[in-house]
Order: sequence, then C-alpha cells, then structure tokens
Amino acid sequence: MRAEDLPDVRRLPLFRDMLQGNFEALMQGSYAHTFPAGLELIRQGDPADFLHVVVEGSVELYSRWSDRVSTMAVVRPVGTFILAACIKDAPYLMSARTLERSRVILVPASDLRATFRRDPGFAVSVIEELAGCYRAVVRHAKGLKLRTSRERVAAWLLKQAIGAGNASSFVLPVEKRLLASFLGMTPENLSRTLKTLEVDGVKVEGTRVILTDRRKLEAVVQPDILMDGPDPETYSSGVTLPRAVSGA
Amino acid sequence: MRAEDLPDVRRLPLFRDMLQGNFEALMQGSYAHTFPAGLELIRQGDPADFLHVVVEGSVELYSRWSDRVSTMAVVRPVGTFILAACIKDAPYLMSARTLERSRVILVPASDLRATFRRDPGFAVSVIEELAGCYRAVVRHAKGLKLRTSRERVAAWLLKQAIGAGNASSFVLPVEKRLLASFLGMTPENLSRTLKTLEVDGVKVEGTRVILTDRRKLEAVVQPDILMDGPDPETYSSGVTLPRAVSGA
DNA sequence: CCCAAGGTTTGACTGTTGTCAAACACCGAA
DNA sequence: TTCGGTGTTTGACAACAGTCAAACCTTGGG
Repeated sequence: MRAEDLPDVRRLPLFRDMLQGNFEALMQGSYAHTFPAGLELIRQGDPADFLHVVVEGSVELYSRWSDRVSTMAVVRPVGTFILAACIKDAPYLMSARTLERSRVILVPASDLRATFRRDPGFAVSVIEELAGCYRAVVRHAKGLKLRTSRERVAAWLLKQAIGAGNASSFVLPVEKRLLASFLGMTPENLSRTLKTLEVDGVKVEGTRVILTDRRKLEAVVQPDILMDGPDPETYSSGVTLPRAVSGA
Repeated sequence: MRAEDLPDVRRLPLFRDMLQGNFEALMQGSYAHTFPAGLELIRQGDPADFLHVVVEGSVELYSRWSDRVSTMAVVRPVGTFILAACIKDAPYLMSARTLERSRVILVPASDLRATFRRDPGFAVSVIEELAGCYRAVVRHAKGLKLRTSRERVAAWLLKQAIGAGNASSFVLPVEKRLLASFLGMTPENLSRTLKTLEVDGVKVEGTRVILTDRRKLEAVVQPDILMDGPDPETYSSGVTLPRAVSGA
C-alpha cells in the first residue's frame, strides 16, 4: 500500500468521517495493486471478499446472464464499488474488469463490517453512501422504463456536456459499444440513433460530440432532476472526478 | 398511533436492534393512519418528510415522466419505503399510492436521521436495509437489461409460485396492467405473452395461474440466484410476509 | 337485477429494436 | 509502413413491442 494513496482515500465521503485510528487499522489490512487493462477483478457470483476503491484508471461493472452481457456502470477515481455485497456478505451481483491500467485498493470486507459496527461516524458515512447508490440505480431503472433508447442517448449526451463544464463539445470517455450496452441497446442501434439525433442538434465525428443546438436537444431529453439527477457527486463517493459508478 | 401496531414495527429488521428508549422516542413522534384505496401518499419530487411503514394493505410505488408512468414496486405489510430519500433529505424519486385500504405509520425523517446518528445498533440496521434495497434494484435493472419481456414474465410467475410455497397454482396478487407496468411492458403485450407461454407450461384463467410444466417454465426462465434472488426476505424488511418493495 | 365503469383481450397495424453480414475506419505491433 | 485485430457503420431483414380501436368480461353500485 503506497502512502500517497492514503490521502485520496481518506478524502472520500465514505472514509472522511471515521476515527483516524480506525482508518489506519482498516488501511493496515488493505492492499493496493495496479492491474493491467482488461483484467477481470471480480466475477459475479463470487463471495464478496473486498471493497474495491479505484484510485487510478477506470473499471467497468457488468452483468452476464445466459450468453447476454450488459454494462451496468463505470467507476472512475476516486470511487468505490461493490459495497453492498461486502456489507451483506453476499455474492457479487456484478462482475468488474479494468478498462485500462488501473490502481485499486482492496479493503477486506470482514474488516469493513467490523469497523462500521464500532465507529458510528463511519456507519453514518456508509449509510449516506448506500442511500446515494440506491437512488442512482433507481434513476437508471427509471430511465430504462420511462424513456425510449433515443431519449436515453440524448439524456446521456446532455449530461456529459454538463459534466464537462457545460461544454458544447466533448470527447466520448468510453467506447461506443460500451455506452450502447450501458444504455440498454446494441451498438448498431446506438450508431443509427446518433444519426437521427442530428436533426436535434447533435453532431458526432468519431469520438467527438458537438452539440449544435442545445435547445432542441433539451426538448428531446426533457431533463428531469428526479431521473437525470442533480447530485452526480453524491453518488458513490466520486470526489476528485465528480462522477463514479455513474453513467459510462 | 395504536399500541397494537408497535410490536409489528418493532419486529422489523430495521427497528429490531435499536435501543428500546430510542424506539419509543421515535414512535412517540410518529403517527399511524388508515388511508382509503387509491390515495396518493407521496408525490415524486416532494421533500422527504416521513419514512413510511405499511402495516396493513398494500402500496404501489411508481414513477412518472413526460406523460409516461411506470410501476416500480409494491410494498406489503410489514414493509417500509422511501428510506433512502429520508436519509439524504432529498426529494422522493417515486410516488406512492394505496392499492387498497391501508394502514401506514409515518416516521418523521428528521427524527430518523437524528436517531441513527446516536444509536449504532439502529445505524447498522439501516445499513443492512439499504444494502438489501440496493441489491434488489440492481436485480430489477439486470432483469430489464438482460431478459426479454417474455423471460421477465416467466421469471416473475416462477418466483410467485415459489413464494406461494412452491405451489403449482396461485392467484395473481395484483392487476395485470400493474404487473405489466412493473415488468416494463404494455397490458396488451402481457396478455399476448401469457398466451405464448402456454406451450411452456403456463395456463392462465382470469386471475388464476396454473403451472402445468415446471420444467419447461424453468427452461425459459433459467433461474439465476444473482437476478431472481435467494433472499426476497432480506430486502426491504418484509417480515410477516416474506416480500415487500419487491415484485408487484 | 341491471347498468356503468374499468380492466382485459383481440385484431390490425405501425414503429422500434435486434440480428446478421459486409464494408469501413482506426489503432497498435511488427 | 503494413498488417491484423477490433471497433464502428451501413444495409436488409426479422423479431419484437407499442398503438389504436373494438369487443368482451368482471365488478360494484343503484
């Protein structure tokens, strides 16, 4: 465990309010490791041994069932994942793999459980974190059930633009096939959908997206605080980057 | 607040491990009320004032966006809902309405937040509850993304049968249009889908479902512990009935 | 008992989405 | 630079799901 990782972890909302002694003890039993791109960190169904904290790089969470695969989220620094499984001491519901070379801290689940039982400050942080995660998944589910795939694409683009400082142009942070999977559609369908969004103010050139008419795009999206969220940073302890375990 | 409601609430996993004094104080500030059928208890977007505990009857959680509506869950006794919004002191992401005459206990959100900050036992219960809720929504999202609507219908039917003590026949606990909405499809589509499931061992007569060939149905469903759940009772504090905020 | 209201089913149709195959573009390694 | 692998786009098609309208069934109230 490199000493320079510790301050980043300590600043996470999840670890911010715990007693210093407990934090040190928890980190004592943890270890950090740098993994190459494309490595499967956890496999769905396996017992939850470690809470994972992404310090560098990015990690994809995905699910598999009967020869179908779907991306559920992408975690960026400094973000955590698989907290709920650790708490319940239950099997992971999702698999995780690195999208690029990534540094991850592994916190033993048993230590984690023991710690929030005797550190009320930490317990409150865990509560806040979980409540945020819950609301994020509810938002995602709402999007899947209430919006068409075209509307989901438009909403995601608008959210990205806002996240990039309200820029009218930005570069896709993930591959299109991953984005398609995250949004619940096929790559082919995403490709075609992006074309049809041209009339609504979206231009895509390779990995660059240019919003030529914000108004028109917003008319398609009909942004809703209860679905698109006012609080990307609240969810899942993204702290240096405002968004983790969020949307692709 | 009727005294006879208290034991049921106290037995909930959420309230089971807190100090008696804190429980009493929390209930002191709460009040119970019986609502008629079809009443909107909370509206999405409203500030989260109360944690709701369903003691009798049943409550539908649903979301609305741009003239579309979707059922997200049904809560039965003794179950709670809208915990995450109360914790975050954030707007409700879902609306709730009674499906029938229902008795509901309202626990002030501010008291709730104050209590888990000074009662570590309660904090741990809240953590467990939220982790369970989170995993349940993840499961629902997985179903929406990985299964076709036909597979979702089949999976839901199988789960109901198992919930009814592995019965080969049971009565639908909700209207079909609500079930359709919960499963992310139209009533017409559900109706047709049920027909096509006849060849796979499902017979539907009005509100009664008869499973004539369990094997065939299981072949369609390919039940998966990571999606269909081994722990319906873990989620959302269903205690007298094994399932709440669950599936329809 | 009958009626009205609302849930359900059916049919015909439309629109969306997935599938398969091929062509193309891009990127890293040799 | 060239090559191979992989991601992306396009086209044709099939499968699926939503819409609208009408008929049917069930239920509860008068």
